[in-house]
Amino acid sequence: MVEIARRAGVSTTTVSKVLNQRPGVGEKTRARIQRLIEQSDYVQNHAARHLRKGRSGLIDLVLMRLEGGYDLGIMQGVQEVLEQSGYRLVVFATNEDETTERLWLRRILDQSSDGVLLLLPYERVGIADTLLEQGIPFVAIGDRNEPTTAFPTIGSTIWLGGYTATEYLLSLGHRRIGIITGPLHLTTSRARLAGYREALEQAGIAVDPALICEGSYLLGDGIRQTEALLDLPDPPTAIFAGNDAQAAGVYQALYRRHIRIPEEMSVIGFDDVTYSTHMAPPLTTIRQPLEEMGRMAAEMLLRLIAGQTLETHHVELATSLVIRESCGPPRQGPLGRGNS
Amino acid sequence: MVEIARRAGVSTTTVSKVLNQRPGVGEKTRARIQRLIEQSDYVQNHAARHLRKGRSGLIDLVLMRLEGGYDLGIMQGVQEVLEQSGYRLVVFATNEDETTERLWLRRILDQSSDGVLLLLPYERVGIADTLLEQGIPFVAIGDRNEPTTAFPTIGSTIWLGGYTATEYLLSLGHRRIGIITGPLHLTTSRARLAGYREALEQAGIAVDPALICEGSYLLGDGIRQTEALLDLPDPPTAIFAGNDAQAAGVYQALYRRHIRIPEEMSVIGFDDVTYSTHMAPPLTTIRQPLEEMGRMAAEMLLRLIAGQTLETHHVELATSLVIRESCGPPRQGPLGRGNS
DNA sequence: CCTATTTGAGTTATCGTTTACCCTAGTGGA
DNA sequence: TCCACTAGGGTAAACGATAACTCAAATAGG
Repeated sequence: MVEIARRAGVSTTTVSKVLNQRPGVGEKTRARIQRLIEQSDYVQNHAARHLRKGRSGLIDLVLMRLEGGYDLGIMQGVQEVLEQSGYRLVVFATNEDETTERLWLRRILDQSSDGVLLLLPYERVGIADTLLEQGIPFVAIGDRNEPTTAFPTIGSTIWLGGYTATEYLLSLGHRRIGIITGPLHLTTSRARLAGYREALEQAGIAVDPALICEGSYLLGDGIRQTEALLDLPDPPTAIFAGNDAQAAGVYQALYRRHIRIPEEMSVIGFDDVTYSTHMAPPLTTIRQPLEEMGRMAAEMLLRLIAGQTLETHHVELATSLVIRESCGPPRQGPLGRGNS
Repeated sequence: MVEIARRAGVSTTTVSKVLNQRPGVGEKTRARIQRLIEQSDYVQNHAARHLRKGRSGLIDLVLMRLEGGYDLGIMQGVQEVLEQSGYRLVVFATNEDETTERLWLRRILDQSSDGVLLLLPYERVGIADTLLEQGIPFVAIGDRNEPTTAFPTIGSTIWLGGYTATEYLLSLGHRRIGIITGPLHLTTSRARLAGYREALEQAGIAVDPALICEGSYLLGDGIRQTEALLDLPDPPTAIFAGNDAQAAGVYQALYRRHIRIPEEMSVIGFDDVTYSTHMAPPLTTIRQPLEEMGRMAAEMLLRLIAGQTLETHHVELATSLVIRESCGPPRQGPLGRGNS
C-alpha cells in the first residue's frame, strides 16, 4: 500500500480512502490511484483490516458431525449466501465431544469470528449463553428444546410434516402405520410423533404403542427398529421413518427379508436429503427446505452483524410432501415369504 | 492483556512471554501471571496476533460443490487433523464458476489463509500457478491431469482399483462387463478405464467398445448409460459404475426395468462413499481411503506451513476391494421380463 | 478585494500483540 | 574487591491499515 501511495505521489491515507470508497479524494486523483491499484497485484492485508475494523469477515458454522444429509443441505444454503456477501465460512465439527466444543468456543471468543451459525440439535448449556454474554451474533438452526426469544432461530413446520406424512399414508388406505422416531428428548422428534398421533386420531384410529419405536436418526436404528416392527404378530403395512437416513435403514431391513417396496410395504422418510432421490425406489418423503433454511439463517445473521434488528426472531419454513415411489396402497394379507 | 499486566504488576511484554511460553520470566512471576490469566476470561486477540506473526490459523479448502460423497469423506479427514492442530477450516465452493473462483483467489491472497487444500478435479490455469507464485503453501488432492513435481499431490491407486474391480467381476464368471467411466478428459477416469482394459486383456477377453460408456460421475449419467447398456443386443451381465454416485444411478435404472441385483446384474462402484453401505443391496465397490487422504493432505500441508520439506511430493494411497452384496455370478441367458 | 466555506490531502494516533533491544540487579570467579 | 555475565524484566518499535483531526488551497459570496 505504501508502494502504491509512493507511486501515486500521495499518502497512504488517500489510498485507503480510494480503497474503501470514501469521500475526500478528488476525481482525477481517485482515478489515478484506482488504475495503479488495478495494475499492481496489491491485495489488502486481512489481518490489519481485521485488527483496525474489528471485523474478521469470517462466519463459523458449528455442527456435530460432517455428514451427508441434513447438515449438508443447510451448509449449501449458507455457502450460497456467504459467498456473495464476501464472508468466508469456517466449518467446525464438535463430534458431540464437550472438550472439543469448549475448545472451539475458546477459539471463537478471540474476536476471530463475526458471527456463528449453531447447527446443533442438542442444547448444551453454555454455548448460547456464552455467545450471548460475549455479544457475538448468532442464529440457531433447527428446532430447540426450549422455545426462546433470547436469540433468533430457524426451524420448519415439523409437526405439520409428521401430520402430513401420516395423513398421506392413511389416504392410501393404510391403517397400521409404524413410526420410527428420533431420540424423544429432542422436540423435533416429539413434534413428528405428535403429528402422527393427531392424524391417526382424526382418522379415528387408535394409536398402537407397539408401532412406535424410538430411534436416533441413524441408519442403524432404521434397520433394527424395522426388524422389531416386522416381528410383531401383526406388522404394519407402512413405515414412517423419522428421517431419510433411517428410511435407508428401513430399505435395507426390508431388502434382507425380501419385502418389496412399495408393493408389500410403504416407506416414507423425512428431510428430503440429496440421496433420497438416489434410493431404489426413490423415497417419498417430507421435505424440509434445507437450503432455504441455510440461506435464511445466513441472511439473518448478516443482518444481525450489520447491527440491524430482526423483524422476527423465530422463522418457521414450511415442510411439504414429496411423492416419489416408495408408497402405495397397503398389501392384502400377511407378509410374504420373507417373514421368517 | 493490559489489564492482566496491570493486575500482575508487570509489563505486557512479560505477559506475552508467559502466554507464548517463552523464556525470560521467573518461576514465581510466571505462575502468578498464569493464574491471573486463567481466572480472567481473557482470550488473545486473533487479528493482532495474525498481524504481528503473519499467521492466520486458517486453512482453505476449495472444492467444486458441496456434495455428499467423495468430497465429504476427504473433508472429514481434513477436519480431524486440523481440529487437533488448532487450525480452522474455511470451506469454499467454486461451483465450477470461473468468476467465483477468481473471487476466492483474490480473497485468499490477502494473507488470510496459511495454506490451501485444492480439491478440484479439473485443472484451471492459474490457481496452482498463482499460489506457487505467491508462496502460499498448498496440497492438491486427487489425481491431476499432468503429473507434476511443482507441488505436492495426494492420490490413490486408481488404475489398480479399476483393474481389481474388473478382475473381481471376471473371477465371478462375468465375461461381458459394461463400464461407465467419468469424463475422459480427467486422468482419474482414464486410469479406471485403463485398469479395466488391462484386466480384460489379461483374461484374454476382447474389449468391446460398445460396453464402454462415458459418464460425468453424476447419478443421472448412471441412469442414462445403464439404459444404453441394457438396450444393447447383447447386454452385459455386470456393470462397473466408475463411482458410487453413478452406481446409484445404475441401481435406479435397473429398478425401473425390474432387473434384480445381483441375481440378474452385478454392479460394482468406486470410492466407497458413506452411503454405499446404505444402498439396497449394499454396494460392492472399490474403496478409496478418503478420510485417510484428507488426513494425509492436511498433515502434509501443516508440515509445509511449518517450513519443513516433504520427503515425498506425491503420495498414492492404496485402493481396495470392498465386497458387499451387489455382485454375484452372471445370470444365465437373456434378461428377464424387464427387457422391454 | 477580503472573508467564510468547502474541498482535497496529509499527520498522527490507534487497533492488540510480539520482539529486538536495553537495563538493572544479582551471581560467580579471579 | 572488581568485573563479566546471566537472569528477569521493561521500552519501544514494529505489523498494515484506518480514522479522527489538521491544514492549505481553492472557491464562493458579499
